[in-house]
Amino acid sequence: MGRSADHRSSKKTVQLDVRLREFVGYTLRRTSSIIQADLAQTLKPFDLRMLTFSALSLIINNPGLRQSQLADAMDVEHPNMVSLIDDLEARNLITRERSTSDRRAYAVCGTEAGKRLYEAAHKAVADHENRLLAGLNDDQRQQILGAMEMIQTAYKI
Amino acid sequence: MGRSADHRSSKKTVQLDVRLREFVGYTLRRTSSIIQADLAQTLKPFDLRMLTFSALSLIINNPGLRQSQLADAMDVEHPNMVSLIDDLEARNLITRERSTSDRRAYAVCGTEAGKRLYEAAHKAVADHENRLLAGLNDDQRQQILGAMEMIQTAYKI
DNA sequence: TATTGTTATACTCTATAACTATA
DNA sequence: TATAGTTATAGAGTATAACAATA
Repeated sequence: MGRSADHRSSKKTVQLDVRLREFVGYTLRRTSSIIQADLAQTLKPFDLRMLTFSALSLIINNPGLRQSQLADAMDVEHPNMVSLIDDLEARNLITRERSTSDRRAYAVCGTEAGKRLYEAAHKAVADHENRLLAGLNDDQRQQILGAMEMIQTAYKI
Repeated sequence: MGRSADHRSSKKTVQLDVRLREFVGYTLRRTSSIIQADLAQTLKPFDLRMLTFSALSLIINNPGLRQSQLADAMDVEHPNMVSLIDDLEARNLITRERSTSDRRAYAVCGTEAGKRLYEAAHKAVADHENRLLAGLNDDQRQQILGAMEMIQTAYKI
C-alpha cells in the first residue's frame, strides 16, 4: 500500500538536519510521498490506486489508445501495464479490443461503468487537492505546476 | 533500483490527457520520480542510495541520535531503519554505540571516513540540483520549497 | 506496561529478459 | 527483422506483527 496514511499523527517529530531540506529533490520526494499516501486513502473507496486511477483517466479521456501508448504516457514499462489493464478489464471498467489495422495491438476504451467510476473518483481527487492546497492561491498553484513542468522538460532534452 | 535513469531518451512520447496534469499531486509525483532516478545516478559513484544518503546526512549533522529518532526524522518505519544502519556500519561510515543512560538504545555517529564520503556526496548532489534547477532563480526555488513546506505542515496539523 | 531495536514477512512499484503472434 | 502484448522474475521501498532486552 505504500506509506502510512496517518501523517497527521502527533508523533514527537525530531527536527534536525537543515542541510537536506535545502535540496528540492529531497523536499519534493517527501512532499510527494505524503500527498500520495493521502491520495491513496481518497481513492480507496473507489477501489483504485494512483496507477489504476491514472490509467483509467487516460483511457476515458483518450479512447482507443494502445497499451504501449498508455505505458509511454504513464512512464511505466510495458510489462507492468498488463496487470493494470487486466485489473480494470476484470472489473468491467474498460474494454480491450483487437485493433482492426494491426492485429497485434489492443484498442482500449472505457465502459459506461468505467466512466461513472472515473467521474466520481476524479471529483474526489479534485476535492482532495483543494483541501490540500487551501493555503495556496491559483497563482501559486500555477507557479508550482509551471516549475515542475520546467524541470520535467529540462530532463527530456 | 527504481525507475529507469534515461529520461532524456527521445522515445516518441504520447501527449494526451490534460486532466491529470492539473493535479499537483500527480505532477509532483512524476517530477519527483524523474529527479529521484537522476539523483540515484549521481549517488551511485558513492555507493549510496537516496535513503542511505539521507541517513548519513542526518547522522553526520546530528551526532549521537538514536535509531528511533532517525526513523522519525526520515519518516521511515523503525524496522526498515535497521538494514540502512547495518549497511552504513558495515562500511565503517558510522558507529553504533550503546547509550550509557539507556542501554536499550544506540547512539549513532559518523566516522571520519563517513564524513569524507558524505561531504563529497553532498557536493555532488548540490551540483546536481544546480544543473537541474538552472532555469529557476533563487526566488523561484524558495517559492517551491515554501510551497512544499506549506503542504507538509498542512498535513501535520 | 512501555519502549528500543530486531526478525520475519508481505505488498506495491518498478525493471529486465525472454517468449508469442503478428507485422 | 521489428513491434505489441505477455509471462516470469527480481529488486527497491514500505507496512505490520511479534519477539528479547531494558526501562
